[in-house]
Amino acid sequence: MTDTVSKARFDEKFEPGQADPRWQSAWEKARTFEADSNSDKPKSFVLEMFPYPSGRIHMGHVRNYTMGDVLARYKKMRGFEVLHPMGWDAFGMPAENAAMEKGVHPGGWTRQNIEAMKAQLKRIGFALDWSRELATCEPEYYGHEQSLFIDLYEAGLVYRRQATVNWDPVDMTVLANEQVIDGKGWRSGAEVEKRKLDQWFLKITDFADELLDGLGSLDGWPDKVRLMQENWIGKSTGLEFSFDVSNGGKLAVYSTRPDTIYGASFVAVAADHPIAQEIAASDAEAKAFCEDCKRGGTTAAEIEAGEKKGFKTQLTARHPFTGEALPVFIANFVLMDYGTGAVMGVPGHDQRDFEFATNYELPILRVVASDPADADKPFGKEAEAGDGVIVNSDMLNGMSVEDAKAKVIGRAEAEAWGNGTTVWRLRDWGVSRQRYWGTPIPFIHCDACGVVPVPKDQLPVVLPEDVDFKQPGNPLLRHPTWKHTSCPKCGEDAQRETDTLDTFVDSSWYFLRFASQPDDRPFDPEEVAKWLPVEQYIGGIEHAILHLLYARFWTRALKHIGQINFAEPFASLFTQGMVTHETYQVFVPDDKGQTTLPRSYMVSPNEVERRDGKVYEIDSGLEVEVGRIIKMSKSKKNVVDPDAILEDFGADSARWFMLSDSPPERDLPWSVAGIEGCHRFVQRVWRLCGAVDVDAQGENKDLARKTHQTIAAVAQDIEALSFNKAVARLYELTAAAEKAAPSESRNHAIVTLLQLVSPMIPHLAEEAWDLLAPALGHSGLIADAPWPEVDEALLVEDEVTIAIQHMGKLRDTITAPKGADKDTLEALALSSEKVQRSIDGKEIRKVIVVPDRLVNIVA
RNA sequence: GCGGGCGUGGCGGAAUUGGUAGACGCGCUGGUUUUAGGUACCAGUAUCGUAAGAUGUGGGGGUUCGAGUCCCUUCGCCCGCACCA
Repeated sequence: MTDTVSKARFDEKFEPGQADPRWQSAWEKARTFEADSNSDKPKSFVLEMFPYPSGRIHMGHVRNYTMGDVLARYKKMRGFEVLHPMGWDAFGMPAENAAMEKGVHPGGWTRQNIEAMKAQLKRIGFALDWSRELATCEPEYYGHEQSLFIDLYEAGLVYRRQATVNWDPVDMTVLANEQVIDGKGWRSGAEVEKRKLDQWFLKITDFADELLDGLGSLDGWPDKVRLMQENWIGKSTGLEFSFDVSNGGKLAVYSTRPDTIYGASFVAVAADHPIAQEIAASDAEAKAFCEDCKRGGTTAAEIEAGEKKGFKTQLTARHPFTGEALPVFIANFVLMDYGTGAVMGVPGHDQRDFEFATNYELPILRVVASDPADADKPFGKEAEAGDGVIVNSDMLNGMSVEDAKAKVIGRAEAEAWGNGTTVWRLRDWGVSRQRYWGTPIPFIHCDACGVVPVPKDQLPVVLPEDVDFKQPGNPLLRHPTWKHTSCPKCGEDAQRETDTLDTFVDSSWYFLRFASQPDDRPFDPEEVAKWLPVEQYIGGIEHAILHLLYARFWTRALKHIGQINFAEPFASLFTQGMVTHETYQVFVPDDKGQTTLPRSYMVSPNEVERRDGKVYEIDSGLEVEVGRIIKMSKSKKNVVDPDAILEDFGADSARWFMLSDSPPERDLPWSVAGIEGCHRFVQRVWRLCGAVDVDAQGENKDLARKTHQTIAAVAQDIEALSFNKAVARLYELTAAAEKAAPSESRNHAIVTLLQLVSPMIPHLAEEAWDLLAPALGHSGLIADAPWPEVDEALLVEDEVTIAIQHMGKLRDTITAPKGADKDTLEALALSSEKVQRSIDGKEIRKVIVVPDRLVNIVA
């Protein structure tokens, strides 16, 4: 190192407190990470799920955004024009809760949180294009959402209907199912009522088939997520048909096993089925049973482990083939909102029906057997739902299950008493929320004209600011003026819709708005086409179904109405693991010095210290029991605040920790020792940079080879998102460079290392790159530097280590030239003394040679 | 109950198509530098054994010249859905 000033700087410690803000503002000033839609470079859109502005960044965010950041920076180095934006999923309940609890305005609370969290993200040095920042709570965003909603309405994909909701009579609001605990509102504790309200729906079921089929094209998605969506969509095919009922009416049922129709021995309807309701109206016992079923819906059923119970009605249903009169039951295990709300009971071949038939002593008939000879084989303790051959079924006898299904459906259709049908588990998406802090649904109710969309030139429909949260209920509904307006069609007095949209709507198209942000429309299709689909989407597994399914639906819906030309928004999806931490529990000794279980409390990581392999609470000096490593949560007191870590160790150490050790899809246990180790590594790279010596001469082939192998391997690892492996390789190169004597190869190894670590620890990389510039002759930011070139010739070793086995057991290793032929390797192997000792004169029957790998002697 | 995933040192985890198990990190042990602590550096660290060697990827079995990897079986843990006809 000729530049003594720089040399001296590397002798001192790397100071993130100074370096981090310096480079963060250098990137900002140079607009290093602003994406140019008009660039000629190939495009890459790297996106992490945008956060809800709860107030503080947590470690999960840090991990999520660090992964995306490394990929974004890497892609930039590889010559891509990268779009890596950040925004805020800013509508939602917590803001209204804060308003009620603290008397603040949801908007003020949210915007303050955004500012605080933005500052935190900036301190971590993420390569984000802040010029495209958006918050879903701003009219500049939700106004365009209103416009898209109207487009979908006009395309027939939005409709209103009455739907049953969970109504909290105290808070005067609708509750999500998750907010109903033991039949009571989670906040008010009041008994929740079922109410029928007019609600807005999106026709996601129109796309059920497409959304299911589309999963097959999503190669870049985890199988787990695809499977979860498949189950959620829940396609099944079968026969829907009607029984003639003894009261002269018809009763429609749905079955996926029409092949077993000859095995039907009863018919069962749900407790809220019209037939059940009708009977309940005149029969007190039936009424009591139905109400019991409803109450038992959630908790009681679980307690009773799903015991199948029924109420036998006076009705019978006529079997379409045999003419037999089957008893009709009201049963607790039949659901009204699936299929037709009624089933034919085939006890032999359906486990629920089997249990029910056992309870009520109904016939259990065999109509499927593994072999025709087993036609009269009795059943064991459970139903046989598997495949086989049809028996005891008249015209179906001897057929396979598949053929019999087709035959029965064919006959039902020919004789016009039933139809082959597809039934979906997926329901239309209810998007109405009776809340303030969300996107106003842009419609107007007119007595004369009905429901009328707000004309687009009157968008956005802006939320009123002057609202109060002192009373329960929807502030929009009781606002003195906001809802009063005139009808766009007839001009008469009319009322605004006071429901707001589910916040999942906000997150169903934000990636389009990131790509293109015109003022006058939601996005520019041509600009969107340049960036979309998102090349890599990263987020938590908790969004596997809802967010990811809704975003897929919304994208398909926009394609359907011709606004975009692609169907799937996210080409690749990665679901990262959680950040976890040990838990600490202190057991308080009683007067006699005994510890008793109930007297215990949790303590946080910064309240404990380690001494002699044990853990103690600092304040009390009591020994702490180290509990399970679980997700960081306030209630378990095992949260580590990113700000404190940034303060103590700087952004680079924290980033390095997030990438080290655990594979990104698994949980990452946070530990003090771990972050300290990362900090040591950062300092180690810093010191190593001081070893650059421009006067050094000569080549170190081994180190050069290691350098080029590392370039190739780290690139591969980053592209596979295997950051933990990339980190391991960088440690290896660091160690190799440290050990090597000064040479040109070593200088190259060091500067290459700096480039390779720059996506991960960018502040140190910039600082060192800058200091080395005069000596090495480069210029500019390392963030703008290209990924190092690989010399393919150096990837190949010229000597390899060959394992020598005898009967598959390792006996010796030898060094041989790369590509040595089989005879040479065999001869080398047999010349090994250890191998000869192992063979001990036995006859050699066979020698297996795997070139460049091993020799196995069979003797 | 159904569906999916995972079991490798004290810990997190590596390991192309089956081909040297334990890379890399943490921790730990011993040593060097330092007035001390910390830092840094060197050596060691799967198990048993003084060694030669043997054993070893949750357990059992199989295929193979060769199995962490493939097959069967069994145990344990985690996640998702939950009476979906």
